[in-house]
Amino acid sequence: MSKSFSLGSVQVKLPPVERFGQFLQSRGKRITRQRQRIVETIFSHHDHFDAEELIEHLQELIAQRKVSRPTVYRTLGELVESGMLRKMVLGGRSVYEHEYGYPSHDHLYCQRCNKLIEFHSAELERIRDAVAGEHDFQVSSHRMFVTGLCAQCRRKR
Amino acid sequence: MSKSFSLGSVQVKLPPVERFGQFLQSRGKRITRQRQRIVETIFSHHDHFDAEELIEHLQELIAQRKVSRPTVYRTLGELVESGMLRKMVLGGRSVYEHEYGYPSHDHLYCQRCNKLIEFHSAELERIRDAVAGEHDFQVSSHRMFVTGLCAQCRRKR
DNA sequence: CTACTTGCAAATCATTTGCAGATGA
DNA sequence: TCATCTGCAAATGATTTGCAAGTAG
Repeated sequence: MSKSFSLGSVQVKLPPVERFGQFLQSRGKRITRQRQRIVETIFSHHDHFDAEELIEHLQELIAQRKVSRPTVYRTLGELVESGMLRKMVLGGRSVYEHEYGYPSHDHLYCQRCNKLIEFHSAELERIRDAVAGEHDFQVSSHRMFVTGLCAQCRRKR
Repeated sequence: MSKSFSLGSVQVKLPPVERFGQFLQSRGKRITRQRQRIVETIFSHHDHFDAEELIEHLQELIAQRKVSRPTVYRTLGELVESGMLRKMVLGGRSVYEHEYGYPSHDHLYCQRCNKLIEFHSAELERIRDAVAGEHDFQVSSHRMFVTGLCAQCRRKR
């Protein structure tokens, strides 16, 4: 029996915890309460976050020893491996964002207020593929990061 | 007397050490032998490098205590501030490349052999500006990073 | 002069690891 | 059962910092 399911002709995506479970099984890893709790917390709201912020959200569970700091780091790594989370480095710390269940996008980064604005451009991908083609390069993914000033910060100064 | 000079109508760029000297002066910082030696070493050949590799190149000077590890790090930071060096994070370590005296470009990164292939695309910048415009965002710079397999690695497997 | 710099040794600090006990399949 | 996990405490390792001595302007 397949783990994916559908309603009529509408493909329904698996909930993150399920999807991660598949990944774990495919690697001979185990589905543990800790990993489930961490994944649930991460995908309970769409946001960019770093390990420290995630750990804050898990405060209570950590206090009750239901989850520990090393396990959070270990699971973050597995989520990136699974392709469900995307990792980037901003000002020395690792920042994560949902890759699973969220459309691919790039960022405008305001260097004054540190805001991240998401955008998507099919044209950008077209050019990416054209350039890659010229180099006989096989694209797996890309990252476009534009630094500057957001609308608000431009006005303020 | 200006620090820039020209031959006929041809604008000649300042050598890196000079350019960095200007930057230092504009900040009330001092032009020291250490900073000069580090800048000379960095700009003596075009290449991507991390702090450790740079330190290897400075081996001799470090052994003679003409330059120290902390000063290398401090100077790298100043070079990035000055805009002469560009910093990126690759697999956990900071990698630097020349921004001064070298045309702007982006990268194709081979995830198998870790090769960095440079490319430039005016079209990419056009799209970048278009997207930024839609968000009333003022672009200061951008970084496009394409991950995948280079031509050689594609063939090998 | 004297404020900025440097080298040294020690400190940081996010992230990782060794291990013994716990647990999912 | 038993290989995989987890929490803990300790280790890492690249980068940073405090400080007394050195030096550019």
